[in-house]
Amino acid sequence: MPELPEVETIRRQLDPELRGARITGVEVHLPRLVKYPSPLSYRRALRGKRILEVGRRGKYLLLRLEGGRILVVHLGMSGSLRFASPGGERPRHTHLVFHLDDGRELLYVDPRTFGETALLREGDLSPLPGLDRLGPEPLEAGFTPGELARALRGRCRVKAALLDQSRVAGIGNIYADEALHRAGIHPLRRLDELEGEEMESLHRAMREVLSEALSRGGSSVNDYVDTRGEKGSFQASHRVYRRAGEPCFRCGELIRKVRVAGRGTYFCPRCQR
DNA sequence: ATAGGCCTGACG
DNA sequence: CGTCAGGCCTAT
Repeated sequence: MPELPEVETIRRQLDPELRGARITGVEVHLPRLVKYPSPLSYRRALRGKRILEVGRRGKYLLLRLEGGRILVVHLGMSGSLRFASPGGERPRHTHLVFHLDDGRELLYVDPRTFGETALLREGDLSPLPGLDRLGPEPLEAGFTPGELARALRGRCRVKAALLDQSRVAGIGNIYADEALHRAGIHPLRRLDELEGEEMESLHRAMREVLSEALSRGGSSVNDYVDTRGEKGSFQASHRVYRRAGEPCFRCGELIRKVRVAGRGTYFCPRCQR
């Protein structure tokens, strides 16, 4: 389940490999993954374009192309990008193939097909509302505790708010739970009852957990692998995620699991209030 | 604000 | 077999 640290790991691997490469053709084997424009226009417009750089916003990979277009790739739950050689064996669930002018192929592989791709014009992200309405980047310097407080206004539960990409970009189920545990905040707390001190604590916790995860190549819980097919190692440092019934590393209380906003939510009932 | 749907693989 | 996993969109 690629979240910000996993997607950023992939971006860092892709950028030096793709910078300057030209797309010579695209195979679309699962057309419904192409959200905009039509799969045919998508293929036609991509052919011959040079990739200038690989960026990221939230969980979206943004391949900036010559001519002012952006090739957007979202990996969903189980998507991965892999380089391959022509004629080689392709993994099961290879839905998109980008042919590059140096002979390599970039494969989009996604068993659960929750991912998506689109070709947008710079300055008009509206065909992908999720990208268009993304909240601030939590690891950027401008993301201060005040920014977080602005993003977390309202009265919904803090866990649900952290998962809302229009509030803060890039946080998914793993890092929401891990950040709340580090901040000592119960996932069911309502935003309007968070103290300023708690907001600062959450801000620090979010940035710490995201940057530590990034430095460890992300978390591989089920199927996440980077572009080299390698797993991250941050799952070994998870303090609550998928640890229901196991003792809290901080206080020894057993980690509990509840359902918040439809998602499995792990927390320590003693450390998190 | 919440529930359902998309989808496959893993698991009991 | 049924259930769970969950990012994100849509409908209620």
